[in-house]
Amino acid sequence: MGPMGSTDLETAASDENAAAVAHGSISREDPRPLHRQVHGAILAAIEEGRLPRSGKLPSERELVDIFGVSRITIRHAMRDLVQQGFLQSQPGKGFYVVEGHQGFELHLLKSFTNTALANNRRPGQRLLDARIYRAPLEITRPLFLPPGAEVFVLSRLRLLDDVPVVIQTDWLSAARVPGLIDLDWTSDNRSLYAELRERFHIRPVRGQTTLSARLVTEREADLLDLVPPAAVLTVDQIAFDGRNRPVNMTMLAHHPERYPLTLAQSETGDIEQI
Amino acid sequence: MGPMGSTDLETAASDENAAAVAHGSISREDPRPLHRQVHGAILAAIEEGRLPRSGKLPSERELVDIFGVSRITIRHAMRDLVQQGFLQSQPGKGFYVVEGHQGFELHLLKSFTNTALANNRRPGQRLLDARIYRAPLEITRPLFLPPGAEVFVLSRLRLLDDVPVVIQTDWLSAARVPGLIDLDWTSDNRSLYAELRERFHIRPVRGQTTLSARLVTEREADLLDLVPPAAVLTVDQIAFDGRNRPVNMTMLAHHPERYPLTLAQSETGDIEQI
DNA sequence: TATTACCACTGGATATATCCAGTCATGTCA
DNA sequence: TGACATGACTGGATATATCCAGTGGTAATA
Repeated sequence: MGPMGSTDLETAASDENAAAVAHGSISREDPRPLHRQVHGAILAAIEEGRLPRSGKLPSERELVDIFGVSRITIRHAMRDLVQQGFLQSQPGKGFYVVEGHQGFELHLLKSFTNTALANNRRPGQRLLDARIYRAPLEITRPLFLPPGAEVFVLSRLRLLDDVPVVIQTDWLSAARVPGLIDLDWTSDNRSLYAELRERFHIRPVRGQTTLSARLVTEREADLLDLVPPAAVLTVDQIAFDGRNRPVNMTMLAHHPERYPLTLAQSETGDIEQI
Repeated sequence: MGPMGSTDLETAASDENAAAVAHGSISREDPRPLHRQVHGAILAAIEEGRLPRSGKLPSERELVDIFGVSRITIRHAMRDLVQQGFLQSQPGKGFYVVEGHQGFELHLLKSFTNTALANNRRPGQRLLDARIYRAPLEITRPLFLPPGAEVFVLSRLRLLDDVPVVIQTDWLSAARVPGLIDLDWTSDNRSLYAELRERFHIRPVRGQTTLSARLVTEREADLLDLVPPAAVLTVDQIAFDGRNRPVNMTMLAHHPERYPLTLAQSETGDIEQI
């Protein structure tokens, strides 16, 4: 309906956006929480371009009618979308689609494979190393493993549309993931996180990440088409499962131009004095 | 009181934690939202060590009694704390304090000054450049300014406990922040964001950030005590205010060892198929 | 003694209900 | 004509209420 003073044009646009959002509606049979379904529906509308750039979303109360859920559920979904940088809220006015939300999101805790597909890019990989060995303290300690414990190391060159973009090395407790080393890691769509989930029911839910930079090694430069001296963006992460046990340690070396990281931020109310 | 089977010891510990959290309670007179006050109270208890490492928090329903607010308000605060990496939730069990939540958080949208103080470090700065000039397109376009618009550029070497850690360069529309150039930017605790807020009532609420790496220039190497060839972590950000107008563009060059970025992550439910 | 059934408790999800402070078009009044 | 009051609408905050699926201790049972 829009505010009392709406012109016909504005009302029409509003209805159009409402239809765009409602597109793939939600279902009570779907095991996912309602707020996730709403989140997905709105995100799909944005990413498939059904909502115009800088478009205004239907109001929360309209969305309640469109989706047939309570306002709390709508707000939960909207809060996530704002937090992820897809939407922006303007109190008293409405929610607006944020433009220029592009680039490679920090894909930690998500698999490279997933992130690539979400960006409509074709993920690929080349196996560099896959073996089990007795790891040094720098590796075993962060994983809460006893000194000398056997560790499965998996090193891969990651490609996007056949272009090398990042070198990824993972360490996992060998005892916890038996048989993982026997898989065909040369396969283009073999995802470590998918295997962990499906074979071992291990799901990382939390991560501690450190971002920095360093010079490339000669081997890395060769793999990433860089000419030394050159810099790489490094991302080191330890992931934990729901029971707070370390799952894996990941070290990434990013090609600075081909695979920078982008990040959307929105304040949570923390910006205080001083 | 804790679960029916609690031992005396556990009950005592639980009561202790409850007392620790309740410490600086909340007030209806405080203009801040209740969930922010709860958030702050729990965060203070964690950071001041009143909650033991890996300590278990009182349950949501206990916190309802402790703070005298509804469960929704408690959950709102808890969700933020989980999202920020301070807490971890274990359904069926409770909330636990996350260990090893340290390092320099991504301080985008927050001032360097703030972040430093929050880490109990002494922030400092050395003015490198402060002038108004007609900026090239690479600067004016992201700020939605017409070509040839006058831009205020502020370049500073940032110090932590007198050690140079990052070079920060900011660009702002000169017309929007008249007089900003006349301030004494050599002062150690002069904060750009504080001045924006207090003098012009401008508050960035959203940011689009790109992280990458590159080689240091000679001048930067000199300022950061690096020896070329060396790499720096770069952080480029455009900040927007509540009305979606660009506020400033910031470019940071981080010393890779002295000022890496750390980031806590927790899944929001996005980790899906494939 | 080992196993199992029970049950209190936990976080998670959701509905319904107010109240508030902004925003903005409209229409009235000086 | 221009300033102003009105009122519909917005997101934000909060309270109270259920229901659910895990978790883990206790007590009954084999």
